[in-house]
Amino acid sequence: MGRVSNAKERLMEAVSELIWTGSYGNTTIDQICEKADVKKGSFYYFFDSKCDLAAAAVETRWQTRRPEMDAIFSAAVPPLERLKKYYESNYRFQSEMKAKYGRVLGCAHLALGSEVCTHEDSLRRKIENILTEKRKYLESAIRDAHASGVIHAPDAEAKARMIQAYYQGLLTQARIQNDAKVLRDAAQGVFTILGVKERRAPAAHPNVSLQV
Amino acid sequence: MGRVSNAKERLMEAVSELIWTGSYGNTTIDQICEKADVKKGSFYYFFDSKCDLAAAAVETRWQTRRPEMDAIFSAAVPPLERLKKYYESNYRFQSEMKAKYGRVLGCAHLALGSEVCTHEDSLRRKIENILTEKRKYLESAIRDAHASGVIHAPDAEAKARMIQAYYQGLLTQARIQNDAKVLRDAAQGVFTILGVKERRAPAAHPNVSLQV
DNA sequence: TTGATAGTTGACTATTTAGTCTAGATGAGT
DNA sequence: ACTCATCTAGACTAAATAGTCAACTATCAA
Repeated sequence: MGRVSNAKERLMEAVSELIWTGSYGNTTIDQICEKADVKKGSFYYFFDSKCDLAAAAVETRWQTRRPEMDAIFSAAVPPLERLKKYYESNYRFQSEMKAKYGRVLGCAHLALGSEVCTHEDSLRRKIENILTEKRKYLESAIRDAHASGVIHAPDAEAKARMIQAYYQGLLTQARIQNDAKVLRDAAQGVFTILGVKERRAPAAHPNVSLQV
Repeated sequence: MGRVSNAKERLMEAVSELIWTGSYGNTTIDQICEKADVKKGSFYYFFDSKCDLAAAAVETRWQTRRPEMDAIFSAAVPPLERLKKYYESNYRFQSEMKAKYGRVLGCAHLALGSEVCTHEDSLRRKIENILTEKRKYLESAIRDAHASGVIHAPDAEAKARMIQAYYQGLLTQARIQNDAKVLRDAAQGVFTILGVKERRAPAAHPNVSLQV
């Protein structure tokens, strides 16, 4: 009952884009409201503060992305294939963002987390949790790969931490350098870290030609 | 001739600490002035803006740190030993920062670069250059290690990029998680990436016992 | 000693920003 | 058609913030 609205969703959309294409500290509530076409009064009707909104937006975004992650990391797909698809799709995505915004944006969670972790502990915790959840996908793929004998990785968690750190580093570099090519060979780097042995020439995929 | 002052240096010191322990966007000129005990008028006597000051501070800090890097990466030291010392000293340093500020601060360049790269291109460029210079130390050590046969790394630059990305990822994670232990086994991870073969038990170093 | 140079001071303005408040609009259920 | 919960509008305040300015002070070098 009562009036209906999607202003809340518009605000979350707006703040996500503003933080990602800019930064948390550089984003003002007025900007968010303008971008979302929502008046100040409505903002404070839904949220207590910028931090509160950002936390909600981050959470919502992550829940939205989850099915995509579940698909990529489906247990029906051979484990190393999952990883390959994951890094390839990310590379495509970052290239698209560059085309759309003129900037390679990297990982929103990581950039935001690094910026706000020293003040805004609620946001920090939320992001830490999401990064942990993300790592579980990697960990599970590594465990399966180990079980099937294509890699030797008795400590899947440690390996997952390694490749997550590596890829996060790449994403940050890509953002700073504004260059998606940094991410092009991520899968190969990850495979090196995992000590993937068999190096048969991969079949040519038609979608690889998209690379910028 | 004329009046002498170290206000410029105090301002650079202050902004470095404020950005590192907080963030660029969260740091105001008033705060910087107060911390440096410098009045607004003097601030604008020396610098045009916060961005201008930050760029100067970043540059100065890096030049100050250079001798330390040169010592750690001295050609007189066996190449893998250089890397080990580097990551160990960083681990110690981050642990000290945690003790001092209550926070693991990670890499100042990286955090700042990631935050400002979309809007403050002069700062972005400066940081990109410094990160490239840092990588050269790694690259040179890797090249030497390859030449001496302790690793196989014909493409030293690519390997340097890999281990830099990996370590940058760790630093960001350590910052977000506020936990220096993330960095404890960095050298081992780097050696895994480099494919270091010989794994003889290392001699116990007295300074290793410092670990938190 | 003096004058030119380098640096300092703090009050001042103009904006931007976060956050509040109240009156009103809208629509789902009855 | 009524009602009430939900949402909106936008003017308002108070504070924070960036940036300016002109008068002042200290120091060096001649």
